[in-house]
Amino acid sequence: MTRSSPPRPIKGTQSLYGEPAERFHHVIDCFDRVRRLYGFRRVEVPVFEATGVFARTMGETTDVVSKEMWSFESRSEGSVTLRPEFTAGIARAFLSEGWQQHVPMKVAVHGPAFRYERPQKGRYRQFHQLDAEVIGSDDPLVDVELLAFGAQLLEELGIEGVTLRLNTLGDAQSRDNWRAALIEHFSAHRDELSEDSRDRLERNPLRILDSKDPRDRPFAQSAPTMQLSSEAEDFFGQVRAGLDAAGIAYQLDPHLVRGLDYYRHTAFEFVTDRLGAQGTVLAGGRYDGLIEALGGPHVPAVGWAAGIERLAMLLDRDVSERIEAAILPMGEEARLAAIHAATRLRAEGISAEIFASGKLGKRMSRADQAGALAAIVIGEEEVTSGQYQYKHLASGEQRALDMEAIIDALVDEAAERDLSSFEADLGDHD
RNA sequence: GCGACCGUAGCUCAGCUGGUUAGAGCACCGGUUUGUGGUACCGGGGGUCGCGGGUUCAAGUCCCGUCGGUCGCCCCA
Repeated sequence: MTRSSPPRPIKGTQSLYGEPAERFHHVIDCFDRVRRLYGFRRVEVPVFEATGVFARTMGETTDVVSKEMWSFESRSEGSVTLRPEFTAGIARAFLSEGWQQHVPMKVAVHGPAFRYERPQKGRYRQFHQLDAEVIGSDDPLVDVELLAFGAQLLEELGIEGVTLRLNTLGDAQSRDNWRAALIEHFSAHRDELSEDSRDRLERNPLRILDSKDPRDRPFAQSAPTMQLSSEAEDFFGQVRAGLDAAGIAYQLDPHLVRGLDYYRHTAFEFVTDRLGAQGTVLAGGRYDGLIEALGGPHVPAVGWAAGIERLAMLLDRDVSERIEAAILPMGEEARLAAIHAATRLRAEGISAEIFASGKLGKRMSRADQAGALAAIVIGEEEVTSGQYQYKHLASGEQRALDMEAIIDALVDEAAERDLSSFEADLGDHD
């Protein structure tokens, strides 16, 4: 029989173990903690939807629909698409599940999302997002709260060197006028633009503003700026005043744009220079026109999303998990005593792992690698006496103690270690 | 979809202008120390040099193809 070659992972997917997996979940844990501070409720939506849910919200940008979505034919449902983001699915649920009754609705989710594109740094085909949305409010205070949520998340993760870029896209009227003015401006210099930008002039003229091509820069610099209506001006003013009141620093960036028509007012991105070409770490904005684009009523909304992998890459703090107690049973007699001891420790909230095989020295070093505070050695003598060898690994000190004393010692040790790592975290925030 | 670079041990990589038994560090296992870790010393297992073809007396090294990876462009909802 010929041996078949082992299966390969699908391009752009990843499997994590150990420290990388712990960083990944640290991001999620932190998100979930901060979410509660802001009163965002949990929500769950399907991993896939009818293709139309995503295609309709994409408007005319056919490149994305044809090239970037991960779609396939279902036996009974026609074309379905793995979610490329959360917003469209949440909006669909808002309409089909009767969630209008909960307005204004503050929700948060996290989970996998899929885009069929070429993987590169911080960009995968299956990736994972944190997502926060507020549906059904046109109050600029909500924009401020949402931004504050994002800012505090990054702060608590201890990610440094991130700046918030902020812009307004105005209301529908000022946006349309601006778009027309930009087309006029760039058309006048059509032949001097890069090939890509000539193409963008047809499909997505706003994108020329943040073109990387040096040939486009002079024209981007001299492009007309948006003339805001007084209402739009007022809205943006309230967002900025709110950010100041919340103590959140930002940089105005008039070139920060969104191609799709349903975006209004606030647009923002938290960016870092530490991730190469994929520097956006958390981004969002107000999408007052999206629910209408899905065939619903006019419902204003604002939200953001952040890539978990990117955030995990930026963590410089050590977040590896450490066990508290390592139990080392020597010989047949001790195995049941070890199970009993582990049960008691865990019932007290102390993490415990049994290392039952190998030489004692080997087990000691495994206990050490697992980050154990103490090793508990149980052999024949210990089983009969009920006095176990309790070895504090950092100091090397060893004593014979009964289970009660061991529990007391470990509770104290664990509390002390938790406190010192908490203080280390605080230190990172300076 | 386009471009550049890279594929050698489980991991990170060295291997100069082709030359005979393909190396190092880390990890793993064993010993110095039959029930005591982090350090040190000694030893050990492990490699179709991604795959296929070509050039050559000789290919890990050069050429072509192919598969895979990385980074960038496009796109970024």
